[in-house]
Amino acid sequence: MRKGEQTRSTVVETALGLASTHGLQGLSIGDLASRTGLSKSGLFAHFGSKEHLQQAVLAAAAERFVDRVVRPALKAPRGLARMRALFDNWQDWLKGRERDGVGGCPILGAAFELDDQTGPLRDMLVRQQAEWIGSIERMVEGAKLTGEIRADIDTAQVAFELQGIALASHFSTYLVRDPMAEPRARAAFEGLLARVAG
Amino acid sequence: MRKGEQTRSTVVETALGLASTHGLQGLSIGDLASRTGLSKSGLFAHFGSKEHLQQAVLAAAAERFVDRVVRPALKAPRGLARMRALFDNWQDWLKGRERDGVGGCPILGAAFELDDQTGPLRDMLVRQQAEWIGSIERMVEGAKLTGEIRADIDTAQVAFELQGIALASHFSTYLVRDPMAEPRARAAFEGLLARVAG
DNA sequence: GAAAGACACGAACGATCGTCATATAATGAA
DNA sequence: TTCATTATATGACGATCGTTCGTGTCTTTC
Repeated sequence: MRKGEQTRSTVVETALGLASTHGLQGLSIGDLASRTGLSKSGLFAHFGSKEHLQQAVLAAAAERFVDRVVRPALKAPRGLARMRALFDNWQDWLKGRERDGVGGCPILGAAFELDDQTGPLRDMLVRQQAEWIGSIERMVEGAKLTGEIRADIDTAQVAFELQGIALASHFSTYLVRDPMAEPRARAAFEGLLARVAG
Repeated sequence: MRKGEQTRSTVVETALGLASTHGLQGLSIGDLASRTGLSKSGLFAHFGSKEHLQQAVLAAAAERFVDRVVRPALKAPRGLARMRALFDNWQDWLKGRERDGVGGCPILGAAFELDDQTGPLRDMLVRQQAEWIGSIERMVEGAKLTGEIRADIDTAQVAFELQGIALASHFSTYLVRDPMAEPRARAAFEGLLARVAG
């Protein structure tokens, strides 16, 4: 790996941790430079603009999410097992003490930060989310094929409710700091599975 | 109403619209001053600090939320009717074209903005949310008393799942811009009610 | 080891940030 | 109408923002 790519990825990683607590808008080139031991202009040169930096951070977050949540779940056998694996990974990701800093999921943060805005950053996030929801739906379809989910169930509706459970879990964990957040999320998830079971 | 209170509330209202799209952190005294036709310092004098301004905005948002969502629902008879009224009002609030600007719910925005932070602003939001969740739970308890919800149902679990439905609805409406967001939310809500019905 | 390219730095830019001290103008009560 | 109070404005402050430019110093390649 070239020297430049190395520092660039160090910067992005630092920024990712910072973004998880202060949001993408909260990123500051100067602050980021001092944290990484670079000069403002030296850091800046890697990205060319703040928006490109934010895009790099968002891309890195998505990549990491796929690496730790989606991809490992695909190793589980198709059907409910895979859905459970996905949910477990997702839950771990959301708690994610070992992910980056101490903040919540940077993608969900970005989602509520960018939802009313315009521009490439938002477009990028929407594309990511479309892909993510697609992944969920494919897994639901898979569970239909194995007969573990009834064929007449609305796949998109299941994905919608799953997303809701994750959001509530995050909300309850990080804002309310309810220690019951995870068991509640699990209960909701199992309830959903039971409801659609074939 | 004194002159000062009048302008102050004008400022807060403007800030509320701005915060719904750019977040509480995105508020800027200068921008806000020019939008309201005041000088920076003239506006500043009403609040004394940016944080106090943010607190005023958050308080106003909560007040409006209670006015439009919680209070009208209390007019409906106790039980499922009241819960349905609450959900309808909530859904209207979330769509909220007529609320302020075009942005999403400023409270949910603040929730994901402040969840990893520290300070009076976060504390205030947490208090608001505790009260809000309490309201939901009281309504669920009410429906238990009328026999419309089974007595053995976990009240907090119902509130958790309701919150998830609302979050998914907001997410789906504002980020993904899925026109099916509302029907999906309604379906999830009715599904939940059916599941806990006594 | 030398040439070419990649990488980082220092310094400065204009703009904007929140905040403050001071002063004037508008308001409301007597 | 007077007068104290309240409300807003002027102007400036130090800090920080993202960005640009020119220059130097490391890395990589030959």
